Amino acid sequence: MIVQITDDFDLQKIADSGQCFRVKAFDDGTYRFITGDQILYIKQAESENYEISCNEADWNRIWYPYFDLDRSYREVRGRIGPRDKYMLAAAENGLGIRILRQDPWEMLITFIISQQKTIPAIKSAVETLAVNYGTQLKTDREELYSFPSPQQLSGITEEILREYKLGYRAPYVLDAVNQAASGRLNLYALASLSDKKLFEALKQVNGVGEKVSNCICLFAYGRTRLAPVDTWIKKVIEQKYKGKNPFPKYKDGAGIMQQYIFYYAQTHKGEF
DNA sequence: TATCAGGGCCTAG
DNA sequence: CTAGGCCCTGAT
Repeated sequence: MIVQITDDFDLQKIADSGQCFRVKAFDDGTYRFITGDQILYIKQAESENYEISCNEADWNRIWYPYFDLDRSYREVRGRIGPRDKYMLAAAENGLGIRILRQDPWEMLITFIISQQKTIPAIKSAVETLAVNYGTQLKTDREELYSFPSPQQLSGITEEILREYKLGYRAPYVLDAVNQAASGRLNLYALASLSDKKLFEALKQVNGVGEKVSNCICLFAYGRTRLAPVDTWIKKVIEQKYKGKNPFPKYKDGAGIMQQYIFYYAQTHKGEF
């Protein structure tokens, strides 16, 4: 079926914005997203119209919130002051990016793995977990695997994780699996917490520090007041903002601005 | 082939 | 609060 999306929306930029690691782009312009055992194929038809593979009920229930379509990114971009040339350029460059509301468990494990890795390395590690421990799913286009649940991962060992090139992150992942599988950690119950309490709760997991916790808050729980500071953002703050973090003043647009800047830095490496 | 840095975190001091 | 260590990969 066809859906109309009138706000900022660019599939290529969403896929390459560094927040999702299992999106697949096909040669015909179709993008495949997966969350839990739900799969969406989506392709821009013309201007604001998109061809989607799911029915209207699933679009409204799963994918509309997944793409954060209730929020006007146009309005958020409008908050950038005329003096902030760098932010204006980044937002223009990243126009169409959205903050995805992804699965908390997948984001927890993914961002624990992400530390000191490049994006391609993160993708391959996550894919390895899915292929070996996830559920096989079949569509008319491909066979793929869901991201494994805590139960599906519960038999995994540190040795196996190290074979998957997780290195020193292996015990971190193991700790998260054990906490989640045993029920001591219930990520879905944390959704009702305030930003600050959620941020602190996630940090209780071994291997989750400030940056990773912020990423999970933003990319799984939609906490757009939080803006993770990684090595790229840190450089930009130092070189473009005299060491003063520019994001908090955007309130619930902070995480979106952070993502524009991250994508801008990624696509303009070396020419800050 | 060698070197460096990558969507950091933990521990020791 | 800072310094050092950590596993390995991708980029140059």
